[in-house]
Amino acid sequence: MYIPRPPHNWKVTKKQAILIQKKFSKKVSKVSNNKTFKLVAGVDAAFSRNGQYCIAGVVLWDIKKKKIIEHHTASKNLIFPYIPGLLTFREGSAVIAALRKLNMKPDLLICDGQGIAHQRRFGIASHVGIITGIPSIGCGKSRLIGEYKEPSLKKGKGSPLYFGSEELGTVLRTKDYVKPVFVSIGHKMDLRSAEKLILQCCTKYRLPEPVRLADRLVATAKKKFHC
DNA sequence: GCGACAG
DNA sequence: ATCTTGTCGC
Repeated sequence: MYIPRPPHNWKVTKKQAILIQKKFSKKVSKVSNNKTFKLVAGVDAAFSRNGQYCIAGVVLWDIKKKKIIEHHTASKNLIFPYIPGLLTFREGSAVIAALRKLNMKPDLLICDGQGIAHQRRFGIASHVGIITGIPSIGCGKSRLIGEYKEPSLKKGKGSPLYFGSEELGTVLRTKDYVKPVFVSIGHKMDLRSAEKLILQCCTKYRLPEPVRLADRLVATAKKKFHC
């Protein structure tokens, strides 16, 4: 699929990265336009053992048929350190490269990480959503910011993630008795729809199928990097 | 200054 | 994220 060149450089300093996030966070849309989300792309990343490369993977998933349509990986040199809140500048370029390899355009992107449940309301899901223009959801495995009460133990139960009085997302139980995930709006999305979509994609495991499969994909690709 | 801190 | 084996529990 065609993805325009990002409106900023990936090779930036820490201060520039923060300014970029502040600038583009203003463009995030918390409204869902598309009513039909048929093709869902799950995105994840891994790193080579020597820590030199970032390997991103994307799995295009038919939400109705529960089948993989396509899958691709892309690797990039790591040029940015891991700093909480600036994850995007570490994985972003590889993720976009992997998405460019898709033949079909996804209706939705689910990223491994936060959307607006972020210091500057611009986590990786929001960032990728803004660059691609595709609706996106952040589905993190742990908390970045915000407070919450533990959700009930049954699948489908959720508890709001708050930053003061601001609702940033939902701590959602996607499997009985299993640690919940952190769901937040990425872009062109509303929280209720995001929760429903994540639950729809969680068939048998904690993570949404497209994301879980992308995770496996990059784990395999990583082994082929002998460094 | 201290502690927290997506992947 | 990554380094790593077995093991307890729904």
